[in-house]
Order: sequence, then C-alpha cells, then structure tokens
Amino acid sequence: MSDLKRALGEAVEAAFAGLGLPAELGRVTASDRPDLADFQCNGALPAAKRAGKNPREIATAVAERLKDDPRLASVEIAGPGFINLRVADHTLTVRAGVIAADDRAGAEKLASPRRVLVDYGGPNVAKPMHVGHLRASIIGESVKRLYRFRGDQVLGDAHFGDWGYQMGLLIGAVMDEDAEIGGLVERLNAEDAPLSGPIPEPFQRVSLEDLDRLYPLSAARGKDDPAYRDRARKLTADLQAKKAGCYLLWRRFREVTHIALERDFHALGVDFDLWKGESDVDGLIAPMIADLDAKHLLIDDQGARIIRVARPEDKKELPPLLVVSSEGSAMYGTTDLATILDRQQSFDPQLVIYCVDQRQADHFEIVFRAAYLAGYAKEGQLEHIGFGTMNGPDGKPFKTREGGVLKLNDLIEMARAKARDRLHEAGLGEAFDEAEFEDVAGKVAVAALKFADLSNFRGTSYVFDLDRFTSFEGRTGPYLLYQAVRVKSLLRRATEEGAAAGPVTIAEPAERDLVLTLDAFETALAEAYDKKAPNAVAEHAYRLSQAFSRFYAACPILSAEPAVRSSRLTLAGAALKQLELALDVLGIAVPERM
RNA sequence: GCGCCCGUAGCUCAACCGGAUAGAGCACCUGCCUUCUAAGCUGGUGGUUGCAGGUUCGAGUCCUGCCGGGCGCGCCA
Repeated sequence: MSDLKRALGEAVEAAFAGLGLPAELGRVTASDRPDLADFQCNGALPAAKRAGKNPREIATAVAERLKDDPRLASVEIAGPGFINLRVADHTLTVRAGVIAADDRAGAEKLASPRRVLVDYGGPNVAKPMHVGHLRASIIGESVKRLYRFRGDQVLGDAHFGDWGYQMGLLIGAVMDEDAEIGGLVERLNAEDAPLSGPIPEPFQRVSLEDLDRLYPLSAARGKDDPAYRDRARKLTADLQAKKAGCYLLWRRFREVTHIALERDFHALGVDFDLWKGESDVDGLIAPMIADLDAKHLLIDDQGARIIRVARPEDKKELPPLLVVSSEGSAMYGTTDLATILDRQQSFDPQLVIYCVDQRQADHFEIVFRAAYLAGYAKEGQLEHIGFGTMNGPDGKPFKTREGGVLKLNDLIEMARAKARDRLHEAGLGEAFDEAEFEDVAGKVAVAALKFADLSNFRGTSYVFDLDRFTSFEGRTGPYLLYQAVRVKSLLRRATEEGAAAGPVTIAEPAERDLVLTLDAFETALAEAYDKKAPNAVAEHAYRLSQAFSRFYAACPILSAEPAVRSSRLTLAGAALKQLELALDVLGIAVPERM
C-alpha cells in the first residue's frame, strides 16, 4: 500500500485522464487548509486555462468521478476551483495499521535503485578539522543515509587531502625541528628502503599537536621565503616519487591525523565507507595525462597544460582546468579528475554527489566539464551540492573569540558541556551512572548540532548559536530526542503493565492528525531525495514530534479502556519507529531514556 | 568589472510545478500538572515577503531594473 497522497493522486489523475485532460494535472498535495480538507488538487485551474473553460466546471466534473471512491469521506470544490478531499476514517485506520506493521514505517523503496557515491567531509592530513568541516560532514552524512534508506547502493568517501604542497611543507618543518628525523629522512630517501614496513621509531615521535603547531608557521614562511618554498616543493615531489624517507614520515602524518579524524567523526556519528584520498589516485595521473593528450584536450598555455571548458552560451568566462602546473606538478583539479576516473573504474557510480562548500561551485563545474569532455563520466552524472557557511553572531563566518578558527573537536566539546549543563538544570539523568550520563549528553549535543544545521536548507548560511541549539524547548534536536524518549518510556510502562498494542481505531482529532502526519513521511523523503535537501526530513521529524505530542496530551493511553489503549499503543509505537527512522536519516541517535 | 547566492514577523528560519488566510520556533501575553517524562500542550499579539515595474484569473515563488549583504573569478585546496 502506498501513501495516501500517491494513492489519491492516482485516482485523481485517472479522473482527469477520463475527461480527456492531462493526467499529471491530477497531482494531489497535502491540504493548505486543514480546516477544509486533508488533501487537495489544484489541477482544475491550469486545465481550465488550457481549455479555455471555467475551472469550477472542470473541478466539478472531476469531483463527480471521485465521489463514489470509498476511501473518501468527501469531495468538495472551493474557491476558484480547488478540489478538496477528505479521507474516510476507515482509510486512515487501514493506513495506520500498515505503517505500524511496516519496518520502514511507511517509506517506499525506489523502483530503480542506482549506484551513488557521496563525496563529503573533505578532511586534510595534518590540518585539524574546523567548523568549516562541520556542515560538509553533517549534510553529506545525511544525504548518504537518505539515499541508502531509499534503496540506492551508496558509498560515502571522505576524500582525504593528503598529497599536496602542504605535505612537503610539513616534512621540511619536521626535519628542521628534529635533527634525528631530518637525518633519517635523508638516509632513507637515499637508501631506497621499503615503503610498507613499520614506521621508524623516531618518526613516531611526531604528534598531531606538532603538525598543528608547525603547519601555520611553515605555510606562512613558504609564502615569502622562495628558498623555503622551493625546498617544500622538492620534498613534495620526493614524496610523490615515493622516496622512502619522505613517504614513511608522511605515513606517520596520515596515521596521527587519521586517529584524530576518526575521533571527531565518530563523536559526530559520521562514518565513511571509503577513506580514499588524493594519494590513492597518484598512480592514475600520468596515464590520465597521456590519455588526455591522446584525446587532444590538453593545451599548452603560459607554461602550463590546461583543458579549456568554456562554452559559447556561458554567461561568464570560466577559467580552464589546470591539469599540469608550469612547475610540472598536479593541481587539485588534476587529482579531482583522476578521482572521477578511479571511481568509474572501481564502482562505476551512476551519480556522484559532491557535498562541498558553495564557494567551490566554479571549480567543480570546471572539473565536471573536463570529465565529460574526456569521457570519464556522462553529462549530468556529477553533481555538486553546495552549502552556505556557518556564521557567528556577527553574520560572518564563525570564528573564536580570539578571531581564530575553531577546531571541530573543541566545538563538539563545547556542545557536550552545554548539554551536560542543560541536563543538570532539568534535574535529568541524576539516577544514571557516569557512562550513561555521558552517553546521553553526547547524543543531546550531536542532536543539537545536527538538527540545527539540517533544519535549514543547505544552500543558505545560518547563524551558530549554541545556546539556542541546545535548548530543550522548541524546534531543536533535544526536543526531538525528548519526544522519542517519552514514547519509549510509555511503551516500557505498557509492557510492565501487560498492555499490548492492537488494531487501530480513529476517534479523536489528534489521532487523525497523527496518522495523516505519519502518512506524509514518504513525501518528505522523496522531496529531500530529489532536492538533495535533508531539511525536508528534519521538517517532517519535527512535525511528527509535534503531532505526537498533541496526541499524547489529548489522548490518555495507559488509563484508557483496553480497546482504545491497544489502538493508541499501536499509534505510539508507529510514531516512535518513524521518528527514529527519520532521525537516523539525519544521522541523529536516540538514547533509551533521559 | 563579470558571475553566482541571499534579502520573509523584534530575533532564527520554513514555505510541496505559480494557487485559498505566507507558516514554525524563540521572545512577549494567556490558560493547563493529586493522571503515561510540563524539556510538554492550549489560545493570543506580531507581515507592504528589500524597493519599483512587468507577465498572469492568481506572484514570496517567474521576468527586468535598482538598493543592501555574502561569495567566487589560472598555477593553494
């Protein structure tokens, strides 16, 4: 059984078609006027426009064909020609039963699943993640889960930044600081030592803190000290040539970075299927350049080799893709292009979604066009979904009080601390042992951060306000957790009292609204999927919580007579299941109690 | 200079191909706990959707111009 919107839509479409009108005009949507109807169809208006007829006449003719549908309690014409549908209670009863019995709580599966790769997160070796990575991680994770939940075969790839100039800078900086490491790098480089063995002990002294400290210093020096910069470039080239000293030290960089990244991502409930990085496509670059050359796409320009991607219809002049720099090195567009090739060869995705800051829109347009020209992907298979920035109270990209970049780990810790305070304020979790309390605080913190982010459309920027996000009142992550936990508590009590769920009967308006809201899950998922916009799911989760909360306030459950109690327990169970599924799509985990 | 995005209630944000009375939350006012977690629920105040035109039976939504803000525009990623 499909959702009511679609089922009724098919009936109305048939009615339109029966009148010789285009079926697609029969599209049904949730009513804008719940006081008048449950669902509505506006198709009579455009139909009348095309046919030069009175819309109310057409609406009446459509209504005539629908009036005997047993699923409908009423069909009415209103205003200029809106067709208002009210669903029979019996239909809602049946639909509620189906949702309650369904593991997916009423969500459909895609008729034709695709292979989809989501590229998100974008962490860099040796550069700690900061708030800028927060949105990429949160949105990308949700898009990945959404696509997977609807039935696509999905891989999430972190696409590590681990093969560029910053690696050479750091190798040099570490060598300068620690003479023993410096000597060892040079000796190993000369020795042609094995690359895959254990990392030499002196290299293991290098910590993430060292890299954090050295990176900004060396990056700054590289800018105005040509000799220093040239040496870093040389070391980058040595690394890319896999000289053992550089390579083994680089492996240590990757190792310490990876540990920290996994900690941060884990704390956020973000998981990758692939931890591929720029270095993984290194071997593909030379043959790719040969291939591009053979296809006559490369043009020599100012000492560099480029691919021109501008099109006559472009409104603005798009720069070319820089494939080989004038110094002979690969640029980030080069590795991005090679990555497209790599993915085509390994997974052959039908769609690749790049979840990266909106500011990179031009870059991706250029890379995508180059990939299409080279035949590494089909037009439209590559899609960049950009997002806005997370801003501070001043409306500018978020900074710490000192004006620096806030590390992601520190941000998560701030949110946790705030969550602990809120729990204490409310006198919650006092009976919990330390481990459970921390678990709940962590989940509240993540729910606060993620819901605040995902409830906005990804394309717009938003203002970061931790006090507001962690509030337990209103439209927040913690509110949603609270609602879910409240149902869990209720169901536990029901079990203790031996009360079982049973067939649904709809009597109260709050019950009716709850079932209609449950039915809207599929619509929300489909919209989020099509627009790559998780905020539609966030919106649904919030509406569902509200609908449940109204139901909970208006309809006593455990104290009701047995048949009513059974029905309401079924509704409560269905609401919980759907809420948890929706939150899971958002990447938000629910504790057992709080 | 060229291009992209944004401008909606005091604040933070929604708005399903162009449809009815532009919705939530916060804040403010108002009720509801001897009853399932009141972190909740009920009712209310609050709008010239930046401005000016245009298309349309109908515009927050589409088109043009302007004002204001953000971002991008070849060897960093």
